[in-house]
Amino acid sequence: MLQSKLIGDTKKEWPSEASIKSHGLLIKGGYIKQMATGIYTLMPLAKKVITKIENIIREEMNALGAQEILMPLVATKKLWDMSGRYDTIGSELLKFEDRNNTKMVLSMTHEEATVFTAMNEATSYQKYPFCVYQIQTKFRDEARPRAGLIRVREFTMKDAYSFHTSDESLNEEYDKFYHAYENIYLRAGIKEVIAVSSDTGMMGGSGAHEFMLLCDAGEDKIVVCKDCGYSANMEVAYTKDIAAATNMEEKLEKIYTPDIKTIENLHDFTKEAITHIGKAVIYERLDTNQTVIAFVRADREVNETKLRNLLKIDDEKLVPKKENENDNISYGFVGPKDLKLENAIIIYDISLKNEKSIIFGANEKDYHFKGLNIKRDIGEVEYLDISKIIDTDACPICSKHSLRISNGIEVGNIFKIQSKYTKAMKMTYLDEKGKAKTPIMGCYGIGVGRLMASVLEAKATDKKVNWPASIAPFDIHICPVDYTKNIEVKKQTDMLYNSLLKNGYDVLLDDRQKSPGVKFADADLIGAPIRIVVSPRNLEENILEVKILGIEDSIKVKNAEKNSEILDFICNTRKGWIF
RNA sequence: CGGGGUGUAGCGCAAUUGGUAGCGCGCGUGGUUUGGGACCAUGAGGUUGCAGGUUCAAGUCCUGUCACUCCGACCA
Repeated sequence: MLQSKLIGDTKKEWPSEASIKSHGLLIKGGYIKQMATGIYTLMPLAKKVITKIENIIREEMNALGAQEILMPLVATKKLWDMSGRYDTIGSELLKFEDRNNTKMVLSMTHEEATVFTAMNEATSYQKYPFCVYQIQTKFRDEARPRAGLIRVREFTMKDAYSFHTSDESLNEEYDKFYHAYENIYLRAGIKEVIAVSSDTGMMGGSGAHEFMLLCDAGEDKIVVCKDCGYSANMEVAYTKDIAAATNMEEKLEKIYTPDIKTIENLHDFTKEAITHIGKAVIYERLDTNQTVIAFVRADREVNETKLRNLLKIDDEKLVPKKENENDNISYGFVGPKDLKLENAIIIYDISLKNEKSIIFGANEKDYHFKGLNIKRDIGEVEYLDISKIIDTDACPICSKHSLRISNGIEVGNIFKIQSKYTKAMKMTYLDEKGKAKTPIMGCYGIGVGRLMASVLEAKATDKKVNWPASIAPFDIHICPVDYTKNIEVKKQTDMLYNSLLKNGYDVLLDDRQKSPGVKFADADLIGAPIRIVVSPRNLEENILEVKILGIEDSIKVKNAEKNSEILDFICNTRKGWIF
């Protein structure tokens, strides 16, 4: 197409609100335009990239036998009541009413809709296993959208749902998806994406992986073992055993610590290492109104996801406890010994398991215990894994101290959700013996816009998008110098443009009356993998100058009769590329 | 939900003690240029987020409201 007609102007300045590469480049390059918080229009360039990504996903889904469907964005309260999620999900689920005052929602995911869809279409075991998917809009009323397309409220997602009559069948499908996802990331140009074990969260189920692109802009924390390859989301990462900081037993002693409430102050006051101090992190369960006290060694932090999973409660039901005069809690001086609290849940983290002597609050204002030995002074307690892993911990698989913690962007996930929704919605099929059974499910998601942004995080620089050829908005970008005035340049350019189009390439011709600098800078933001420069200088030598993605120097190709040489050159160049 | 910040031309920003809105980029026109964001001339573009209030006079002061943004919480 002609660049003079392209809607979505490039900006000369870096957008002030953008702190990460993908966000800045997408705005600077005229790819996206914001309409409201977390809601964006995809301009032509972005739409082209997105379409290519969608087609890669579509091909991979079709290849594993999934059937494409399209479910509506709007659903009724009634549907979401069938799973109980209308009430259990917080304000991320956007609720509204239609003209008849019927309660409606904008779907944030489609488990309910899919089960509803499949319910009476698969009443015989002979239909199973089967899998449906869609590439469709989701709306999640995120508390805080950020980072351009990385976290938005309205977005396109590929969501697939498989139905099975046995665990073996589900596991088989799960593996197929695992490999299909690897293919998708490879073809989209970010083969460095890794799969990590993850929390199943509110989706429920028995197993889950997230596909993560490790990069600084990511919102998730990923633990990877450099030796054995163990990898997990920080939320579920664990270690087998935490070595004791001290093995020396000491006698229990109550010490006066006036107004010393924080770990830092206690460390300064006692001159004891942080690892010799224990802390109490206090939460409140909103569902039972119980106080939850987590004891953990002071050098470690509570992993709230692990804690929630342990207590089997929803995210919003566990909150940090606010200090309250009537609590009978000596805030700042809480410890396991002499703790007088009724109806509280007390949890000891494994980081305390091997400690022989540790400082803890004495549950009395201005006093701590020194030399506390939990086994001796409290008795036998159960130690549970509720703390965040740290990079000096031993790998739970190979036991080596080779863990590394990185940021990652979640570019896909796969879950075994088992029968959570089929059961709740009473979906059944008849088995060989005519007996009614509940099918089990897997579900598999990829955020398309986030994937596009992630590719930029992985490949782009602050000035160049460097799209992989498979998803670049154009195959070829022709940048003529002095196109509007130099008759010979225009003639040769038009001839080239037409013959490339005739050969099926998606070509962008920069026909604007702009200086070469502007054209090249814009070309870097558009990122076609092949750029051809036509200029008076080159025509004098009877050549065309070709710049190939990833190759520093440009290549000179003879400007031959009917563009035969350049067509061959392009065809050969593209032969080794992944699409 | 907690804490900060900002709303003035398409974008980035300025406007002194309250005195009737300007600069750069971009855009239109004419011309000179043409290998990494050229130059000259000329022009268009605004209900200063919105609604009240104070004042002879409000972008500026007051009240309310809406939106956007950053940090944190949350994130199936």
